[in-house]
Amino acid sequence: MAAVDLATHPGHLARRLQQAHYLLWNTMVSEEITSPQFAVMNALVAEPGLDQRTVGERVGLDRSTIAEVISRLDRRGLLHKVRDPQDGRRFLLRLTDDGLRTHRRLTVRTARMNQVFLAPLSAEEQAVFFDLLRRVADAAEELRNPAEPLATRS
Amino acid sequence: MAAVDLATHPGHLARRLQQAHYLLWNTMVSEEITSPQFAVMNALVAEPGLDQRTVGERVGLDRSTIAEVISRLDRRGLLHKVRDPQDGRRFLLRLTDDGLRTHRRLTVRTARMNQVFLAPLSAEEQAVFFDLLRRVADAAEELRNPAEPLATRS
DNA sequence: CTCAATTCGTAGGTGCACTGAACAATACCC
DNA sequence: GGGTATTGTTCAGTGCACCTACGAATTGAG
Repeated sequence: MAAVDLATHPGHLARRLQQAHYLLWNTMVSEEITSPQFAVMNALVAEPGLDQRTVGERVGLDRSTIAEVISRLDRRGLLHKVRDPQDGRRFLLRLTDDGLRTHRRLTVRTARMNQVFLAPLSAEEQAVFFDLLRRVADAAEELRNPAEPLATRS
Repeated sequence: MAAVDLATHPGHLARRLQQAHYLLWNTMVSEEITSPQFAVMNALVAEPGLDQRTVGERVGLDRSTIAEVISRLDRRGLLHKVRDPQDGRRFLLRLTDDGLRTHRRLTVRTARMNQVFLAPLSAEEQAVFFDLLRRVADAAEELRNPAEPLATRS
């Protein structure tokens, strides 16, 4: 009997958390637009004209995944890609009017959803929750992308 | 300019957390066996002879997903499924010797990985982290499965 | 200015995760 | 005992997420 208690495994809890969020999103925000799609649209609201790779960097998705997400948004007419005349390798991305409207509509709903999602925690606990979540995620990301230490003036 | 700060969206953070975990798992635990696969094996160590649906319930996966995970474990000879002679609808699942060995080996590594994963937090913070994570996930799951109120002795 | 290295995007492959529909075996009601 | 409902598994479809490899464009070294 060497079984482990999964409730003490942060990875397992992270998966369950994301699942829970997925379901809530689906019922409270949108059945069409997914959370990663919203994240991409949001990045383009903040900085119109980004290229794919940079958008991926902003929202934390790799090149392959971001390509698929974008192609879906493109197919639905929420965004358009134009070849960069300055650099023929990349596409410049911009939301369409429809995309902007959709983003605005969903922004309201995500706020409501976040309230419900975090309802079991008090205000202080929510702040702590964000802090811990962010620190763990950032640290793990650091392990992946060694991120040049400030003094890399070798 | 109606862009939102994704760092205040728990769903986004949950996704990043899971991604970070995925990468760490891949480098520190196994490139063959994934975290959900380990969860299934762990459930079968704790309770040998479960059927698919129940395993899914234990680890938090739906019917379709659990079927795929199990078929992969089966294909690799880590587990075998036998039709239940008592109930021809279900399969009884049991780890093979190879499966048991693999589970034991990975258990050690996951413990090491969890330490690294949680290293940025102090011991008290880790406890709080687990508590908050679990409460949010449980509450959201509750919304989905209304869960009969205690007095269902109709 | 030319060739090699880098960078952006695409394509193919694996695996997780959900939905809805189909199918077979069992359980329940009359 | 026969018909209906429920339950366990599978199948088809969509979407996220990673990796490796490849082609096309750009940059940089000589």
